[in-house]
Amino acid sequence: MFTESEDLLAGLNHPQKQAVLHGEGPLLILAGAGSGKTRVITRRIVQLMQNGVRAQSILAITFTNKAAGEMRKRVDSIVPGHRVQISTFHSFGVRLLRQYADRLGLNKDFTIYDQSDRSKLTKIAIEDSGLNAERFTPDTISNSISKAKNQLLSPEKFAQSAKDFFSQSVAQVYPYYEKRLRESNALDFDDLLYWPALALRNDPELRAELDARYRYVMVDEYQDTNTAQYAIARGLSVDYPNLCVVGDPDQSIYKFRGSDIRNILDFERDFPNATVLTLSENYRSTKPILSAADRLISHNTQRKPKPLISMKEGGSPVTQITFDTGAEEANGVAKRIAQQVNSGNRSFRDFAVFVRMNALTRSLESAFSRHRVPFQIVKGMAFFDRKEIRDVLSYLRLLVNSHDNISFMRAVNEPARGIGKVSLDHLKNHAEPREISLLEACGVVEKIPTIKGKAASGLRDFSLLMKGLRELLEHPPHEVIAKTLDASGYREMLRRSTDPEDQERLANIEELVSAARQFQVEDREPNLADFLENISLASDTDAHDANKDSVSVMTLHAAKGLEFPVVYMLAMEQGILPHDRSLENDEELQEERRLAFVGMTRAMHELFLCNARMRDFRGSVVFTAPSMFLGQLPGSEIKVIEEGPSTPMNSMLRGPGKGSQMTQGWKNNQIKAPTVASISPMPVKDGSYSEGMMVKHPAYGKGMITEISGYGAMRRLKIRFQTAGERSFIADKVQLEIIQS
DNA sequence: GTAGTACCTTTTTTT
DNA sequence: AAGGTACTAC
Repeated sequence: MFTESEDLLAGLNHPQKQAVLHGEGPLLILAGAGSGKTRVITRRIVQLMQNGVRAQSILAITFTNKAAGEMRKRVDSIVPGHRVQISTFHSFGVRLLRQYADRLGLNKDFTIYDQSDRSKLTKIAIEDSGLNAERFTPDTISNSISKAKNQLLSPEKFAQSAKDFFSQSVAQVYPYYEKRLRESNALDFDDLLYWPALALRNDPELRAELDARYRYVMVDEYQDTNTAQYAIARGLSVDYPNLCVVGDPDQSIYKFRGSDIRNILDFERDFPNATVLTLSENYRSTKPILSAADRLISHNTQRKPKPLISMKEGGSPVTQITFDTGAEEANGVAKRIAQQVNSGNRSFRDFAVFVRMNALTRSLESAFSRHRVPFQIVKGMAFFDRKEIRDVLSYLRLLVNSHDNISFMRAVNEPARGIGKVSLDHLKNHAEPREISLLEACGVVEKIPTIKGKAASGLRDFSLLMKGLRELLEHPPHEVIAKTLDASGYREMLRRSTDPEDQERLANIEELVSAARQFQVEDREPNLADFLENISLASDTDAHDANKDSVSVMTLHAAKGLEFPVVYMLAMEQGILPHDRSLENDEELQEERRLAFVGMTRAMHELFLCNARMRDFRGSVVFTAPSMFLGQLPGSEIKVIEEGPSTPMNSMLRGPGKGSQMTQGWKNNQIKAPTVASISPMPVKDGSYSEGMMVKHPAYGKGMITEISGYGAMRRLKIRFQTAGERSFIADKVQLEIIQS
């Protein structure tokens, strides 16, 4: 045992060792970017176990499920078969709520509502409340409710504190929203924290029980916890105050969803006897990168200054490249990456491209295709947002939770069963006063005289369909899904459609079935409910595949916690980064600066900061000014490259020569101009396939690729076969022999 | 009840 | 640019 703990300290610096060896009592680890905090947490978990702490007494909270999985694996490689609980706050919350559902007055089969469910429900709640909501959108209101929950404000408390007109309007809606959630036996994302936090606060017995169960609690990315998460961590650390939090105030980037940087800044006030350790040695980035990032972040006024010490000597300077247009920026980056790979120094997987907004990834797609650069856009959840997937999921959710009225409304007439709005209104009018679910009401549709004809038989069919499918509930998820697709007629509807988009949809729902087939949970046979829960709690980054040899494209938010040898940050322009909506407010501006800081500190060897003089935005061309952050770097150390203007057309469009107006920001500069994007005659390519290519499929024989769409794991090929007609395939999965390009 | 069309907002970031 | 919503015609 002694030698093992020696090993645990191998290669660690002094504060890291102290952190690993820390036993009981509260501990705050201020870990600068790239200072090896994951390593420290992992080793500390192992160290605790080696000192006799039971694995079940340790709870580690990470920011994403992927991070949890990686940490679990790392601990497992040292202590195989350990039973340490490692999860996100949300997963932990769900687990707790399912376990203590009875005690909390919940039904354990609850559905987890996402943003879009939430806004549908809010719409209904607004109607319930009778609020004249012309002035506020459901999204604004539901955002406000979300914030209230993050601050653990119940509808009553929120109403008490509501002073202005907007808050008072929200206060009117909030109780109805809650009522509708309960009626559907659903919880929204915020509830997954809100309920556990309140349970810990209001149920002393339960709190003590959990506190004793989880004697050692560790929270990573503590700077991004919100009030509810804070309350959970706190509640678990009263009798056994062995709370270890790790974070970096300079990397707090989730204020918009309620995270409160004060949680980390005030840790020492909460736990006056806390040990505080600072990890300032950076093992990730070269000196020029770190000093640029350091200089930028030093412009934030509300911060505890802390040193960042690069342990890497040398390194090339940070490069700033200005392009003429957004399209040229995308092209230029793709070209540079292709060159760097071709010269043999790098693989595609060494590169990452960060953007402030998802919309900016679009131009990259075509540029990468054109330069034959393989890439993955890290937005895993996009797949589950597709109409057909949501449709099928609504069937599944309704199977697990028959009260889920939002899912009922979505599934009931898809495919069309002759059930229209009027009949559904009758159904609601029947169900609501009797306090039964819409699906239950559906089962007694004969008793509702106002519904007749096609609608009545359609509703009865639907009720019988769901009854039949319910029998299969405990079968493996992929079986239930396959049966659902058949029995509902959904698959048939798509199959019969002549719309080529529907063939794509068909491929997507088949993909869902195979995703379910591959789905496994650690120690037991998963059921449908597990599968759905997994989907609900997945994050964008969870889909990132670091082993795949492709360029990673993602938002700055998704980049948190990752590192890459070469990083390109795009659209460093006033109005984008910092974002337009932060310009008025200094606190938000500082958060934008932290966001830029997070992006820069992901880079190990090379960092490129890019901007364009104009860019397509929502249909029109917008003139931009360089990001103010570019002016806050150590100018003399930055290498500046000006690209373009490459065509006379561009310089004509560059507008007022002096540029004085261009520095004014974003909104005022919106003007219409002919789009300059040139249409490339090159075929669309993704690594190995291109449009027009002749291929051979093992089952369908010879055919020609007619269309390539999507990206990463979702890349699709449409192939017209000589005999089998046109079909869609997942590019990654399909076995094709290239006959001729 | 459905299909087709015009219009209009959207996202900044996400568990 | 695109997807959802509201409205209209069948």
